[in-house]
Amino acid sequence: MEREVKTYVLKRSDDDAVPRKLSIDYAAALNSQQLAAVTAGEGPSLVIAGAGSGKTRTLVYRVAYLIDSGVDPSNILLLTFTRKSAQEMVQRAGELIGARSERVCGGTFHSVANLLLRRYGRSIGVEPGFTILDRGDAEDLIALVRSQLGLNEKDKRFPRKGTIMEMISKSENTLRSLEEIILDEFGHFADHIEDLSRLKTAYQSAKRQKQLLDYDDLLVMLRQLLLLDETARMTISRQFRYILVDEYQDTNRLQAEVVRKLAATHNNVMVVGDDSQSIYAFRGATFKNIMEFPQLFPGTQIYKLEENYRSTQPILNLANCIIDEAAEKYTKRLFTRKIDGPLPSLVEAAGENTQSRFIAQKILELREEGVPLSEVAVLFRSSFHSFDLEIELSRKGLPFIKRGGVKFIETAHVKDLLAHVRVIANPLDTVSWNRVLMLVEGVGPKKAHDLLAAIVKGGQPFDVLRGVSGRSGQGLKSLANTLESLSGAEARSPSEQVNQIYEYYLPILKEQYDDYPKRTRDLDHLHTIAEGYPGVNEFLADLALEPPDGSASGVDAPDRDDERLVLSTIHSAKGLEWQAVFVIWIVDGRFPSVYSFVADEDLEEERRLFYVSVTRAKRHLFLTYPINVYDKSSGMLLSKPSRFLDHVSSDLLDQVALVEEGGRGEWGRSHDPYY
DNA sequence: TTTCGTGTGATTTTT
DNA sequence: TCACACGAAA
Repeated sequence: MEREVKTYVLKRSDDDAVPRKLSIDYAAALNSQQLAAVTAGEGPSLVIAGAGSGKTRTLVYRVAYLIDSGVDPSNILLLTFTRKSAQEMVQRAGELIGARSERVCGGTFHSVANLLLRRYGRSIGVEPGFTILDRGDAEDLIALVRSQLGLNEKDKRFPRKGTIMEMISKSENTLRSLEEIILDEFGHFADHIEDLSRLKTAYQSAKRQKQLLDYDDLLVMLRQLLLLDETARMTISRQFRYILVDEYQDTNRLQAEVVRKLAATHNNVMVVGDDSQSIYAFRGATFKNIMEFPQLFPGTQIYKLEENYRSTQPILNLANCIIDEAAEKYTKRLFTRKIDGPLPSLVEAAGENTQSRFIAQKILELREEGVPLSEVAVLFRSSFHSFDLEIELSRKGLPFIKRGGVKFIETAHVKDLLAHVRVIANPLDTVSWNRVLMLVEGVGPKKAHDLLAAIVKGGQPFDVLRGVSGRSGQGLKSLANTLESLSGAEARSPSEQVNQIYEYYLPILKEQYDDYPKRTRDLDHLHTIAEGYPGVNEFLADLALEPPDGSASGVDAPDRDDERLVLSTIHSAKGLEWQAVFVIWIVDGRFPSVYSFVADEDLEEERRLFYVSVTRAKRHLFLTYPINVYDKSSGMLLSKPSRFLDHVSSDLLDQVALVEEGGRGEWGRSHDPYY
């Protein structure tokens, strides 16, 4: 009889100079294209990864491979589009390689910039306690500055705060001058170029003074830091010796610049992306980044991933056909080994509600066939496109969560409450001060402005507030007391702060909104979130950088999390996949939207967006379009399917017409507002 | 100076 | 339909 051989494990020593045996069989887990990318050597590399080609898998294995071959995890920087996807990748790498992976630094450009600036920003005048302005706050500050400059005379048509913000943001993100942007894209405001430049300068210096950074500043300042502070630059680039960038097609010039600076000393940078899925041009992103990467980093190795593991061949045929029409791209052709599957359906509905009813019914049917709700998604161009469907789904008792659209964090009452927290954290934050003061009965723009001036000058905010007599005196005293009880002792936890402010704020909330019960629930939710944070600064920064999605509506059934279908804008669906996908409102004028008809490049972007939506589906794909819908904004009667389907041959799609049971007509449903 | 009401005008996608 | 900006009354 053979004796059983016992094994004894020899531990690895860390200073092992000889290349050690890798612990994972990479060749078995990956296809040859993926393997090549994963095991790429040092130096710049570009991975062109088609939809569903295992891009995430490749990145995860790349991280594991680097660690496996002796790289210290804390030397790896993983830049992704959302923080969630960074965490997911790190976690999956951990399953391969062990908990070591947790020391990988991962996150969005903005969140990494946030961390680095808080640590090293002092040298360029960024104090570690700075406050991050979200889009709304930034616009409020613009409005404030605008009125200070007296730029709101009524005779001239001056752009609104949102438009101004858009202009400035675009100029920052594309590294172009404001004048250029205005002449190029906002031609009708060309008369105001001088005023707008003044406004921009004033806005910038207001932020600087008050230690406020908007989203763009996070990147701008990081670039600044890398440019001006040699010591910080060396420290940072010594720390991040391997840089991985996901979704590179959606980076803008500014981000590309930051990557180049970060990698300047070692060139160990791998970017991954798909030019056909570039859908963030409105935010300054340009797929040219990915096209020009090899020029920016000479010696770039290019890898292409073309085998699709997600979808069936019929779905890919349609996808390929749509993107074939695109003007400019890296040529690649997706293929799959999943040959068989149902043809995608193109469904014509007599009106919006018919479309909704079709979807609800079909979802129930799919569930009968064994497709769980969690494997179903409904995608759309703009978030309001799902309103009618949401009602229909609730009526049928189908639970869903909605992604994209108005964020819970952006609702007025949540911003109100947070403004108080922020004032305590950064007493110079005049945007939040303004918000807080204006809530007090009897305080308007003038008094708020005066008080602010006194606070900035005089130092002791609470004394200033208590010194006021008259109509607003009582309210301001109460505000001062609340804030004072929370400041000073910095140990107050975020949840405690939220709690106290809630008590102070509740009467104001009731006064202001009739629907306050709904809103108090949001505030309860905020409190729950706050409980997860030990420190106020992390709490505030996280909230600004990675807002929890979904407003409180539609979150009615929190019990079985995986038993809900997803409603999502296409943008928010990036990188995700489902067994069954519905893309609704495939009507010319909605998708592509009328706004994109003017410029070719806008239309191209819509096409890529359509491509992204179609390639989310693993097996079942339904494209639906209502007809005879009157569009108020354009005055058009929408009745033709999207022009992106014009060149799709009819044998790639199942065309379906909906028939009412018993012959009841759609016109009978008079509650349909579009009808 | 604040607040409230009316009119206008524009209207996506998000860190 | 909604938000924003402006004008009039308290």
